[in-house]
Amino acid sequence: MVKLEIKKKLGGEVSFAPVGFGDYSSNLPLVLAGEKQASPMSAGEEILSDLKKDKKFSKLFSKIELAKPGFINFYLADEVLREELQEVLKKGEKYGSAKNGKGRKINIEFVSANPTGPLTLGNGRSAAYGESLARLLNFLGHKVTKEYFLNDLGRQVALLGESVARRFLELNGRQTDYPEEMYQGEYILDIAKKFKEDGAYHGSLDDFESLIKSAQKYAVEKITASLKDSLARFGVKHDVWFPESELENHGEIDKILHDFNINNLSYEKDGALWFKSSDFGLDSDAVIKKSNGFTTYLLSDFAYAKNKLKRGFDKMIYILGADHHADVARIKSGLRAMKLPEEKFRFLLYQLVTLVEKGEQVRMSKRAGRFVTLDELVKEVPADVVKFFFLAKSMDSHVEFDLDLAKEESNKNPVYYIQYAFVRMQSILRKAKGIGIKTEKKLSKVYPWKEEEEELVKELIKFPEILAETGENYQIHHLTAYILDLAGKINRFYETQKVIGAEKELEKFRLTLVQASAIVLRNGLTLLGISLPEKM
RNA sequence: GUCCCCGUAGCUCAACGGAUAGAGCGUUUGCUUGCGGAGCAAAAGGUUGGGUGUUCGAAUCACCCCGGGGACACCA
Repeated sequence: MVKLEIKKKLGGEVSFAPVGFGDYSSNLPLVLAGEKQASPMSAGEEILSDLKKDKKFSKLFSKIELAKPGFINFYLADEVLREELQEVLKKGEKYGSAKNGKGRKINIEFVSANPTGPLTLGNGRSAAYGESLARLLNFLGHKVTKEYFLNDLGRQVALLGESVARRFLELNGRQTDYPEEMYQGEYILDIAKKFKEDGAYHGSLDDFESLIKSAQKYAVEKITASLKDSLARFGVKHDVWFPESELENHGEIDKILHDFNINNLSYEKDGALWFKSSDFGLDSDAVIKKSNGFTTYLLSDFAYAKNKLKRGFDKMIYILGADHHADVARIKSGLRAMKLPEEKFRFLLYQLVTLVEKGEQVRMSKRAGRFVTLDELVKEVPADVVKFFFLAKSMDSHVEFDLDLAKEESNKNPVYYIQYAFVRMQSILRKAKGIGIKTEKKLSKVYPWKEEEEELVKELIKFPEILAETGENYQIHHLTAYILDLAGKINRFYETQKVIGAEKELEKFRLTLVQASAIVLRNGLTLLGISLPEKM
C-alpha cells in the first residue's frame, strides 16, 4: 500500500489525486506554509528535495512533482504497478485483506427489530449495512460477532399476545372487540389461525390472562422464526440472537437497579424509579422503572451494554435508525454513570426510510399495519438490487422509497452493470482456459501501457487502500462507489483491448489483467454481500 | 423551545476542507466481424436552497434565514 508509505514518509495527509495530477497527492506544503508563514512553493521545494534523497522511497515513483498552489503529486512507477498486479493474482480471494484488526473482538448489533411483525424496509437498510460492515471488518482482521437483540419482554410484546388472543377468540366464535391499539396487520390473523390449527392453547377460553400469555409466547416464537427466514432470504445471518429475557432471568437487570441504588444514582418520584441522567450530561432524568412495576427499555440497554462488555468485546457497534437518536445520548449517560469505557461503544445512525405512494409520503407504522415489508420488496426486486440500493447511499441520506418505481427501475440498477463486467471477465477466463493460455509472472517482453490498461491496474490496486479507509470510517458506500468505478474501467478495457487473439506475450499479460479484475470484483462484491453470477 | 440528519444536473445519489463538483437513470448522436451490445464513445444538462463570515482554498467549517425528515414520554 503505497499510500500508507507516503503518509508515513511525509507525516501529512495523502489522498488519491484527481485526474491529471498523478496518482496520489499531498497538500503538505500548503499546510506547512500556513503554520510557518512561509510561501507554500518554497516549503514544497524543501520537502521535495528531502523526498528525493530517499532513494528507496523515490524508486516507487516515476515522478514526484510540486504543483501550482502547493501540492506534491506522486506518479507511481511502472514496476510498482506490475508488481502489485502480480500481488493480486498471488493473494487471490485474500487480496485486500489485512491483519490490522489483530483479532480484536467486535460486536455489531443490527436490525434488532421487535418480534411483533415482519421486517420493514428500514430494517432492510440496517441488515444490508450491518452484514457488509461485519464482512469488511472480518476481512481486515477483526473477529466480528453479528448480533440481534430480541425484545421478547415488555408492553409491545404483551400487546402482540393480546392481539393474537383476541383474533383467536374471534376464530372460536367468541364475541370480542378489537381495540385500535391492537396490532392491525393481517399477519396477526394468520398467526391466530395457526395458533388454533396447532392446538397450542390448552386452557379455557374464559381465562383471558392465560390465553394472552400463551398466545404471546407462541407469536414471538413464530415471528422470530420468520424474521430469521426473511433475513436468510436477504442473505443476512446473525451469529447471536440475544433475548432480552435472558438479561432478566440472569438477574442482570436487577443488578443494575441494585448498583444504582447503592451508588445513589437513582431515586423514587411519583411512584417510579428515576436514573439521575442529568448528572451525566443530559437535560433531564430518565425513568428506569415505571410506577406499574415494569422496567423500561433504557434499563435493559444498560444491562445489555454491560453484558456485551463482560463477554469480552473490544468494540461494540450499534446500527440504529435515526429515530433512536435520543436513546444514544441516554445510553451514553448510563455508560458514564456505570463507569464503562464509553470509547468502546460506537453508535451509527442511519436516516429513516420513508415510503412514497403515488407521490405521497406515508409514515410507516408496524402497529397500524402500514408498511412495505422487506419480504414483499424482495419478492418483486432481487435482493442484490435492494442491497445495492441501500449500500450505495450514505447512512446520512434519507431514503424515499417508492415500490412502484423500484419495480420499474429494478432492471436498470447499477448492480447489473457490475455483475455484467464480472461475467465478461469470467467468460474470457473460461475461453482462455479452454484453449490452454496461461497467465505467467515473468513476461519475456514488457509492453508499454495502453491507456485503458493503465487506468485499470491503477484502479485495481487501490482496492486494499479503499478497504482500509472504509474499515476506519465505516462509510460502506465508498466501497460501493469504488466497485462501480472499477466496473467502468473494466468495461472500457474490454471494449478497447483485445485479450484472446492478441500477440502471444501480450495475450498473457492482458489475461493477468482480466484475472485480477475478476478477483477484485469478486472480493468487493462478496464484502457487500452481493452475489456473483457466472452467467446472466 | 432544544437536539440530530438532509437540501448538489430533469430524477436517484456521490464527492478525507483541495486543483476542472462526478456516476447511474432519462434526453440527443455515433459504434457489426474483437473474446457476451445488460456494453463503449460523445453531447446537452449546475450560481451546490439563500445570505454573511473563517482561509491560500468552502458543496464541505461557523453563524443567520428558508424548506424537508426525525427525536425530545412512566411508547418500544
